[in-house]
This record gives sequence, C-alpha cells and structure tokens, in this order.
Amino acid sequence: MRVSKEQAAKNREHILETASRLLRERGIAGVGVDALAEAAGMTHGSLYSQFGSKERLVEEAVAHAIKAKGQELPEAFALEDYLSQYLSPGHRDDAAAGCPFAALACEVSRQGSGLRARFTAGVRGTISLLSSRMASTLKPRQREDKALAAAASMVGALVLARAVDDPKLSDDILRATRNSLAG
Amino acid sequence: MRVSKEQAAKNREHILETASRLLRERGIAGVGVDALAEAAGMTHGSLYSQFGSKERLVEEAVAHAIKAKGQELPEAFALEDYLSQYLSPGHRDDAAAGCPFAALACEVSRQGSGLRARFTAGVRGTISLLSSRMASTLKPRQREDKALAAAASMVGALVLARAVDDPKLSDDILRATRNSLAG
DNA sequence: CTTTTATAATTACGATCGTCATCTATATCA
DNA sequence: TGATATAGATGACGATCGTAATTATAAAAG
Repeated sequence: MRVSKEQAAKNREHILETASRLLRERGIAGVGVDALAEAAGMTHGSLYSQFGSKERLVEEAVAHAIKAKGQELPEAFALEDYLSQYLSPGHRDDAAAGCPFAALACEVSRQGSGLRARFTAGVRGTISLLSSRMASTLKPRQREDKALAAAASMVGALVLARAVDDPKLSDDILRATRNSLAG
Repeated sequence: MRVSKEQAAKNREHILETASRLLRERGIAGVGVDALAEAAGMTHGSLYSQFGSKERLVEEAVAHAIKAKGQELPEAFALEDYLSQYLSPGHRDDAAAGCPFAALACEVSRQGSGLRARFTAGVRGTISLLSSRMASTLKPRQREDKALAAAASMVGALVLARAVDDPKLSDDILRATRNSLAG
C-alpha cells in the first residue's frame, strides 16, 4: 500500500539507519537482503522493489552511515578528544554504531565502483577534517600528510583491536596508538 | 580413492595454499566451499570430508597463510626495507599473496574463537618481531609500544589504500604512512 | 595375499541467497 | 470524485550455501 510522502521518507531513513548498523556489525557479505529487511520491519521483496538490488541498498546505507558519522562531531572539536574517543574500548566494542571505515574498509576494496566512490569521498572528507586540526605551524602539505597517516593509524588500530582475542593486547593496541598520535 | 601419505600431505598443503589465497582475495564470507574446492581442483564434498566444516578449513588456511608469511622474511631483515615493501603499491595490489592481517582483520572480529585465537597468536608474533627491530636505545616497554603502533599504522594504511578508489589518494596514504613510520 | 583403513569422489539434502513478477491498497493529482 | 502512480506485501524462481551419508579406491597393516 502507498503511504504519504513524508512517511515514505521517514521509512526510507529508518531502513538506511538499521541497514547501516547491521552492515557494520556483520559485514557486507555477512548479511542478506532478508536480514536487512527484517531489521527494518519489512519483507525482503519490498526492500528490493525500493532499491533495485542489494548493491544499491548497500551503497546508500554506507553513504548514510558516513554522513551521519560526520554530523556527530560538534562544530569545533578538539583533535585530542576525537582521538581518545575513537581509540576507546567503547568504540571498539560497538562496531554497529562506530566508524564505517573501520568496519567496512576491508570489504569495500572488493565491492563495486559505486560504493567505492562514496567510500572514497567519505575518506577524503575525514582527511581534510583531520588536516584542519593539525598544528597550524605546519605547511598545508605536511598537515595533510599527518592527517593521512593519522587516519591510517586510527583505522588500523581499531581493526586490529577488534580482531584480536586477548583483551589486554587489544587495549594495548589502542593505548599505544593513542600515545603515538598524541606525541 | 586413497593416495599415499606423502601425496595426501602434498594435497593438503596445496588446498591450504590455494584456500589462503582465495580467502585473502575475496574474504571469508565471500567464498564458498565450492569455490575453495574448485581452486584446489577437488569436489566440495572431498574438501568437506577432510576438514569437517568450512570454519575449520578457514582456520587452518589462515594459520597457514600467517605461518608462510612469517617464513618469507630473511633471518636478519632491516625494518626500513620491510616497511617500504609492506607499504608498496605492489603489496596493495596483490592482496591474495599479501598480509593476512590486512586482508582479513575486519572479518576475523566476527568469526569463531578458533580463528580468532590463531589470528591473535599471529599478531603477537608480528609485534614481537617488529619490536625486536626497534631502536635498541629504548626500553623494552617503549619498543613494544612502538611496534604496536607501527603494526596498526601498517595494517590501516594498507586497508584504506585498498578501499579507496582514487589511485593518487591511495598512493598518498601509503607514502604518508611510510614517512610517518620512518621518522 | 588378504584385510583393514583412510582419502577422495559422488550425490543429495534443506536452508538461504539475490532477484523478480505480481498484486493491493492508498496517497496524490487532474 | 475519479484516475493513476507508487509504497509495500506476497510468493516463487534458480543458484548457491554448508553439511552429510554413501561409495569407490588404493595405501597400509596383518
């Protein structure tokens, strides 16, 4: 049945929200359209008729997650705070609501060009955001390089910390990376 | 049919070798037992009767990849060389033969305890290897922290560089991380 | 040489996968 | 008010998934 235009927009938002959580939690290849539909409270057929394919749904859900993550930070944030939040056990233990880059980067490299393009745009945005918070005494080029290296460190630390079995080793990875980026 | 003990060992080695390549290339959830069997030149039933489950096969294949990667480096290697090889475009573009941590870390966090334990052991080994090459003027604790941070940077840089669409951005991530770790 | 044992092939099962054609109910608009 | 466009439901399709029981064969053991 048909619903109002605003309701349809709300529903779509809800679908993307739950899908982005599930994708970060289980991975792209780890969730089926069935699971995505059930999480959104619909049938898989409906979901398919709206997005055309799993690939397109994933594209939109990941873009949604990236955008939402970007809007989470306050206008003027301190790099220090951002780092310690990003590299916290709390973030490590809640991948579903966490950084989409850390959760999906490995898989994105094996996905289609649509998703990769959106992902790349998100990475670029994050880099320039990080770059803007680097010491203003540096040249723009040096700030960007520091931002690139910092982004790699952050993603890698989170990914490794999540993969590892031993809580102490996992905490150590986060802490050592935090210290390394602070200095 | 049955084959000689040596032949069986060779076959098993071959299975693990091709499986570990395919897993790194397509991801754990991205390959089925069918594909793994075909790559090894057998039927999926045979493969299953040898390993009992996909999970166990994956465990052994990943452990095999980690072990093989460790044996690749020469006895006395220079950290400098290792870094520039690890963070090279060549390594980025050949995930199938590359670092299993970078290829699979994201997925490992969602896998069973068997695989996670083997993965953790591999990470620990790599950390201590890296640690042994850090400046000997540092205290052991500091060397380990540097090794932890370096491992995170390396994995993160490779993962991001692979995910990103734009070749220039991808190269920049590798280069910036190389410079960051060299200094 | 015979018996045992273990590897590998065959085959099929139920479940789940992504996809799609079809239907219906209602919001939107002429 | 009536026509129509569309959100969403239904159900089925072929393919592939992981698993398993059965069988054939040759190595190993006696």
